[in-house]
Amino acid sequence: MMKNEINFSETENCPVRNILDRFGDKWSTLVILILGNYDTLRFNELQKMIGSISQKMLTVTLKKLETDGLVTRKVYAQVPPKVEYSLTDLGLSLLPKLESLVKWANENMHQITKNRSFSK
Amino acid sequence: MMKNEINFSETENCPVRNILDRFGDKWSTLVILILGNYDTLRFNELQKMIGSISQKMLTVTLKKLETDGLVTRKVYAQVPPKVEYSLTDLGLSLLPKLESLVKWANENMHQITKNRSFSK
DNA sequence: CAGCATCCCGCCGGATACTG
DNA sequence: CAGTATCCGGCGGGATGCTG
Repeated sequence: MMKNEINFSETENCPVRNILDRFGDKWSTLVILILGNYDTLRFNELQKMIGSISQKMLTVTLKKLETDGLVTRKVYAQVPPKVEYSLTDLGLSLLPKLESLVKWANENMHQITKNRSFSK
Repeated sequence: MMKNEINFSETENCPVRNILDRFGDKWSTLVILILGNYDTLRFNELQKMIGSISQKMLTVTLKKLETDGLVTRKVYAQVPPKVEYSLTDLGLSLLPKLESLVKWANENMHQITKNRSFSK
């Protein structure tokens, strides 16, 4: 009955659960996707690009991504401050997987929207 | 500077944002992954497999996935009731993308955990 | 410019009890 | 067995105001 050997059991030490918990938040994946498309962006540029994100959440999101080693933060010692963000190699290795999801989303969003409207 | 033409602007009608919002919840992706590995499962089997999910959240999650047309629900008219869930073609088309993420998670979870511990 | 601090609301999701 | 119904706490995340 089982096709592949994937273990979904208890949360700790389960990479699947751990990753899903990590990127289950509202902004992480979006930030990675954008940084993947623009190589390097300043804090303000990122914020303008996303449009609807608050300063707080962008800060929090970037900090988490930096902690996980997916994003690098480069601070220029100048006034006014300038901080540049970009993906690390680890972040870059995740990018194609997320872009694959984006591709699927673009191709199938219409169908999903239709399904939703039918079930009303 | 921009590498690909991906539009991340305002939420409505943006497939990326829409999909991320949709699967940003705690359980959806996990249910799809499991159904993808077991073809067909009953409600109870799914719940035991996930382990930590409540009846409520499994119900809610399955209902959303059914509404979006990613999962089918087959009810057997018998007592006690028997309900079987499986992926639709649409759900199956999403599966490889998610499994690609799982593969990445398995390969890189260790590194991420290490990064996290270093930044304490 | 790039944040940090604080307040506070909404809602996700857990616990529990009840049905066909 | 496969759900509903309800109650409720936690926290994700928005709004606002303040700094180096």
